[in-house]
Amino acid sequence: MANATIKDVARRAGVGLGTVSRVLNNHPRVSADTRERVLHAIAELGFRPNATARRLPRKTDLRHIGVLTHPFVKNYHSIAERLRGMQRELEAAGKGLEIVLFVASSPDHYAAHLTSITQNTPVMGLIIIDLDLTPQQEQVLRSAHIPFVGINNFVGRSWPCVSTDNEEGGYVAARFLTALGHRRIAYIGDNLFDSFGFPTSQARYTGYARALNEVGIHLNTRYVKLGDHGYEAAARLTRELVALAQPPTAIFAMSDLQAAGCIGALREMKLRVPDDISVMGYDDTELALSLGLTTVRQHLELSGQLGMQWLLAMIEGQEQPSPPALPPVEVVTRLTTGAPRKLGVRDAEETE
Amino acid sequence: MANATIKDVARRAGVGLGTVSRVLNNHPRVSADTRERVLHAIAELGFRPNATARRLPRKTDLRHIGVLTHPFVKNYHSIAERLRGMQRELEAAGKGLEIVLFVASSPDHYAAHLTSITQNTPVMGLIIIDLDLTPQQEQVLRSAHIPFVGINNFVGRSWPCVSTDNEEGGYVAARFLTALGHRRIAYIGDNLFDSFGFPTSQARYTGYARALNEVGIHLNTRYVKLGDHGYEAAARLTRELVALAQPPTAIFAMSDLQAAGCIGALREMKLRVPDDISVMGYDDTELALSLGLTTVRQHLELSGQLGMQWLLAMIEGQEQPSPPALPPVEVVTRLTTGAPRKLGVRDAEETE
DNA sequence: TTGAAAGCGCTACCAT
DNA sequence: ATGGTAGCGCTTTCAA
Repeated sequence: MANATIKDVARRAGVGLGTVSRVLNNHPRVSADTRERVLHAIAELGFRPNATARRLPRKTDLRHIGVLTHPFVKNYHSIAERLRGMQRELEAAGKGLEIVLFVASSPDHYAAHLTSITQNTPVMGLIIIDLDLTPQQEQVLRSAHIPFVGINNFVGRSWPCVSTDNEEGGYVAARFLTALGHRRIAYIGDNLFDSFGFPTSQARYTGYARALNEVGIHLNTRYVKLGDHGYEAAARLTRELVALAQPPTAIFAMSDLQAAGCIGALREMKLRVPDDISVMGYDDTELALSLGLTTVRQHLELSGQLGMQWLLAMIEGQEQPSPPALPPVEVVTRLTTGAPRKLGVRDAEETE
Repeated sequence: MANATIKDVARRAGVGLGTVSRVLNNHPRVSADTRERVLHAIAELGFRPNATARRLPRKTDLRHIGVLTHPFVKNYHSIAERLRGMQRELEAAGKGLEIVLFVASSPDHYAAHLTSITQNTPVMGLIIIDLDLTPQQEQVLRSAHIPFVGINNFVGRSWPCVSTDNEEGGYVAARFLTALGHRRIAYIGDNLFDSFGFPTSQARYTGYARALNEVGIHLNTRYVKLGDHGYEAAARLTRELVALAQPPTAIFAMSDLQAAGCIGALREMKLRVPDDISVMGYDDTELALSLGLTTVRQHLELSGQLGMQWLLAMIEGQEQPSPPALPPVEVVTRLTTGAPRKLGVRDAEETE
């Protein structure tokens, strides 16, 4: 059944429209008696005021910031940290804005979200995490005059993005390991077959490959293992790596969670970290802290803060404020990395 | 400056209101020429259609589910997991609903949120995580006819809540440790001075105390350490515990994150887990999996799913469907717990 | 193809 | 204190 309107309530209570409205808004000038009658009618009809209709004459816009992202199945850590940063910034701004979370389960759903947001959803601005925009999609947002910024992995786009340099991160990690003397360095990353085609793992891999190339290490594809983003998959890939005729002396995992999977698997196999094999992660999460994991720090929360800051500035009217600078990625050295066990391995490999 | 309206656009383009609307909605029966003129006017005026006004005649309600919670400063794990469960359920429902996140930074802010949500924000339903409702607040929600459910720690309330039995969890954890032979069992929890006064830590502590009492262990307050909910604070408290003349042989932390802090601190002090000291957490997050942490599983994600399921059923019209049952909490045994090192410690303690 | 006009459900101002 | 009424900005008929 359709919801009752104040008209129905008014009729039922035998009063005028305005009176009902006054009761609804706790207006003082209503007699206790009338108020009682109206309240009664409201209860009887199960009347619930239409929030949209209230908003129109009041001219109070909905104060929402949209955050559009993918389903954070396993790697919700990065999303959560970024959301936290945004939330913090939003609160610091003190404008009473709220975050509306849109989660796109597929590229089609993502596209649907974009049009629905521009057409029907009153957001004051939009932050897009991890997902790219086609030129058409960008055009749609622009022509709708919705300020928007992207976060993560949108290097070189024509629209505002807080980009985290994943390639640099992969490079830095691999160079860190080669500097320790490692030559057989494995990479564990996300498989590239997910429908969204996130470029993060790919970018980190590219950096890793560049680093190896730079120091004259031949890229051994048997050392490159891709799987689901999660503990279990990484553990399985690690077992595969260890089972190789010539196992790697170091593993660079594209996330702390995956690095944790490596460490778990190695522990099960009674291999010591870093004595037998070094492990590096990525993100510098609490997980890295508690595992003593050497990792790449990428300022997740800050990326959310900066993105929100930027967006708010755009909403304020600055056409395109200067992009905020995210600190460079850096290796955080802890306990899971060390020199390869057998010195001379390098020569052994080279003569094979 | 106020935003232009279609009226302005119509005047500027020299057309009628209806035509502008048709262009806005990609109605086919508009001549290319007219469309062009209108589009031009729109661009010139920087016109952006008012989403609220569009929604009114279309009678399309905003399809939002509100999620109201506190700032997830450190313990965002549980919030993220629950959100993930809700999101999953929402998507399974396939009704195109979205989550709006409201974060209350203080009890006052919380109250403000509640009134603002009931008065101005078109949410179809509300999920409240971790926060309680006063009878008045409950009344406000009820009289606004907004379906709502609570998640976590609302045992014995008169409104729908997916409650997780924290006291039982604390009890089960402590009993698990006493069964292993531990007598000196420390508790690390949240301090109770936060403004919201979350009862979670308190409830787990109560269960812990009951368990100790039940097996005849005197509750030693020096073994009860409260601090901020986070890695660092837990690490510090652990150092204090180890520095005691008679340190505990086991630590029960009220969260996996805090347990991670314990483990980190113990590693720094070159103490082995569980050989020198056992550690238990709570939540069974990925963190626990990665650390091989013995913990109490409380089905975080599921709680979000069930809460959303329940809410959706209420929105569908069922007045108050039967509350979904959350599986009981259970200990997940992993690698960080074992028997206390020196057998006979029990007697030693008892004779002191 | 287009313009005019009648709502959408509510608020707020005008009288009374 | 209360009823009537003119909008809020847009969509969607209905004629033309």
